[in-house]
Amino acid sequence: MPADAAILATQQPCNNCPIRYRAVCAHCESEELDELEGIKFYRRYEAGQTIVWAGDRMDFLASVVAGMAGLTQQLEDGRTQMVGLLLPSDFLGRPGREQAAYTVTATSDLLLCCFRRKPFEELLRSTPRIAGRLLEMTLDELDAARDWLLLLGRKSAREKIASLLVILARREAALIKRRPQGRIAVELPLTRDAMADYLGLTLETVSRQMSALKREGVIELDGKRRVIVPSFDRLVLESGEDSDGGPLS
Amino acid sequence: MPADAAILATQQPCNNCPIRYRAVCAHCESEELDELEGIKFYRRYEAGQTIVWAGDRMDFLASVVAGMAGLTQQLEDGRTQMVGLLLPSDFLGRPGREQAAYTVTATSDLLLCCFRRKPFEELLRSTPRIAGRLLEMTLDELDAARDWLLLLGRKSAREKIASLLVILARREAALIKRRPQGRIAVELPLTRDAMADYLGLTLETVSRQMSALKREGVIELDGKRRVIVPSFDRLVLESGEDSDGGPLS
DNA sequence: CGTGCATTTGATGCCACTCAAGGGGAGTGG
DNA sequence: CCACTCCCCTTGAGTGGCATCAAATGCACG
Repeated sequence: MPADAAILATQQPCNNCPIRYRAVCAHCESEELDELEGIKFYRRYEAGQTIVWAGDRMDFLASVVAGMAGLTQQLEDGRTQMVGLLLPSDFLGRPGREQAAYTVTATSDLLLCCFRRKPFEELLRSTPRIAGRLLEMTLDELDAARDWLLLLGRKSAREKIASLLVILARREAALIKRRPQGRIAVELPLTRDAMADYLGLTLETVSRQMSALKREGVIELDGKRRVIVPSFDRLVLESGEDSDGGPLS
Repeated sequence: MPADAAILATQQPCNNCPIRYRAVCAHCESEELDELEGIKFYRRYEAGQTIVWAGDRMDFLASVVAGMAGLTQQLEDGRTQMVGLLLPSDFLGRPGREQAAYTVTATSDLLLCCFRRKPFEELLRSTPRIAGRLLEMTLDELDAARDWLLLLGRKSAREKIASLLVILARREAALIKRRPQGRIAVELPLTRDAMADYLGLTLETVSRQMSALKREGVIELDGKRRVIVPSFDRLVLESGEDSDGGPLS
């Protein structure tokens, strides 16, 4: 664990937490929440910081409260693939396994709500509502990973970029229970390099395709890390998907 | 559901089931097993048959007892990506969701141990040992999907083929709690086309790379669907991985 | 105003795709 | 027993999309 990760005291009450109804605690009643409250603490990371290295012991589990992190895998010759995006409400860590399987890096400034491992695992055993929610979230993550398989295996560079923007827009909108539509802005809390790692491309190709999409009016750039999408439908079209994104869940 | 899927009566006892200690029922005590036994029935599919189409209602959940199936996703223009391999002991279907998210096809002759949805979901609520095992298996699947992301995003065609063979060899060996080593044989219950769908390649590329690996002595072919691997270590080397495959779990 | 980093843009090459033709084995029917 | 067919697989030639190598640009910060 990096020494410079700021550890904050437990002080934010769960009640007005921005991820209260989407995170692992979503289904909890107030007394279960009290138990969680007792074992939680906050940690803050800066963009670029590594939270754990693959293979390291990890003595806490956590929910992402704000910001973004990436799970990364590597081949020994250095080729890198991001294998998971952690956005607000996503869960970090695996109960029952102390060794981290992936390197986790903050791609933007990040706030985690952490739970000490042992007490959390105990809660998991005693609280079906938490265990059930975790299963639900894990199944959703599996679905997301499978969509990503389709992207990596079969989509063109252009479609990959468009798909990433669609996903980020949908996740951002989901937090406020809306569906993206019309003209929208999308935060891009990633460097071009991180985008490339996520999309299975090189950073040059990412840059070129971003330029192409901009040239053709599919997107507009507001700085490097903010994208304006004049027509969300057009973007979805470019992503190669037919579906409308399914239920709001 | 295809009309020609053979439905067999419940007759096989769970006790000497080949997947008794790896499937969703792995942790069950005998009385829990009795409950499962009461809601289970067997179904047999032939190679090539589709078990469910994406979007169809699915009124059962199941464990793969023998054979192999694939989860498949498609873009509207027909590009196809397999997003999951179901091998013996793997679980099929998602509790709490009746609509299948993916098309499921038997890639070889297949035997499923099916559970009616409603009673199974009830058991899941009342039996932490089953729910816990399902969470564990889902997390494992997520790990497998993430390894697959690395493969699709960053590996060469040659490495992809080698990786697939490594995975099949490991899964085959895991059923008998061994670790593949030295000279081994690997069953390949897939057409070249299905391999291509899984690896994000074309069938021509699969065929060419198989030929290349054969030419160079990494593999020998015994018919089209059986591969002899003279040196498993060599194969792992070709797959681009460094690791030894982790614990036997 | 210089330094450093992220990003963009350009030139070239290669790996895997596409299109096309041919081979081999299993099953069927004469 | 052989001819025919179908399906799966192999092999070949040519192309194109993305990677690689290289250099320039923009922007933040001291």
